[in-house]
Amino acid sequence: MPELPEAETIVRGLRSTVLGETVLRAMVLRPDVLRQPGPEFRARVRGRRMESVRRRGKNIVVGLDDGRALVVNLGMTGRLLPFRRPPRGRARPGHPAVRFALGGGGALFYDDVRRFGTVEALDGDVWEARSRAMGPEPLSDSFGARQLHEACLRSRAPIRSWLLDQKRIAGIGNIYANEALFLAGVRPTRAALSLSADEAAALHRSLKLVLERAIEAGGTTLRDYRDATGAEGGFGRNLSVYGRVKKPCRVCGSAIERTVISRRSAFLCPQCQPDG
DNA sequence: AGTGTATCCTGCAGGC
DNA sequence: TGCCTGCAGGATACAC
Repeated sequence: MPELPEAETIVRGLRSTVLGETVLRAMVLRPDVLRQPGPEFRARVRGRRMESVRRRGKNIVVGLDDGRALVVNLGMTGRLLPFRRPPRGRARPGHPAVRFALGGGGALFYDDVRRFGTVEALDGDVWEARSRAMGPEPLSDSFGARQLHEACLRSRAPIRSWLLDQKRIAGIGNIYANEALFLAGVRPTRAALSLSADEAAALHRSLKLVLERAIEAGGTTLRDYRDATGAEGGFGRNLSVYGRVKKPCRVCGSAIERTVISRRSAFLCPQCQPDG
């Protein structure tokens, strides 16, 4: 998806558009994006005011006025698109899955080409329990370098796979895992427990840096991602390795290589990210 | 217990 | 042009 910086950008956009609005009703066009019966979902959001918009990892969490939460995970191609007036013609989303009619006459669409994303209306305690099962927020002060190193020591998994596990750190996806590993000079195939304390500290710094810079740029658009205003993210031009196979490393000029870890692409500079 | 694999779904790019 | 293969910001139910 949309990883942490993209979710954060969308949350900020939703705060200035739909925050405080009331959901008149929800129309479920593609029930497979829900994880509960359609009638239950519709009943839980009907008439509710949206009191807060937050992010947890890659999840967008809209707090409702009865203590429940509307939780959206964008999967690979999900979008949350607010409109002041019901869109007509070309402005209409291409793959609408859920449409929320809003009190002010506007609408909020959940649009998703591949429908790997999910939309749920959860009791507050259910959401809290799920949130507690996720790892720390990488941009919070509670995420420390020493803690990262100690957690790594408990796993033989390749560090790239380790970073994608939401139970370990919340919000890291394939783009920023690869980018942070490049900045830290750590090869993505390295076993997590092989990282030295210095390497873990470098990775800790790199994760924060790349996520902060990506948020500043409004996220990364490869193809599908758009923010709440429909705009693309600007971080793509800052990518060091992701999607840059055979292109020169921006640091040393070596050709960037692509390999596969757990059926997903990993990108690396053979010079800047040495083996072992 | 912890890891890797296969699967969900659609669209697009590249090769022939 | 058209067909075919592979690939894509993710998560999860399985099998070892």
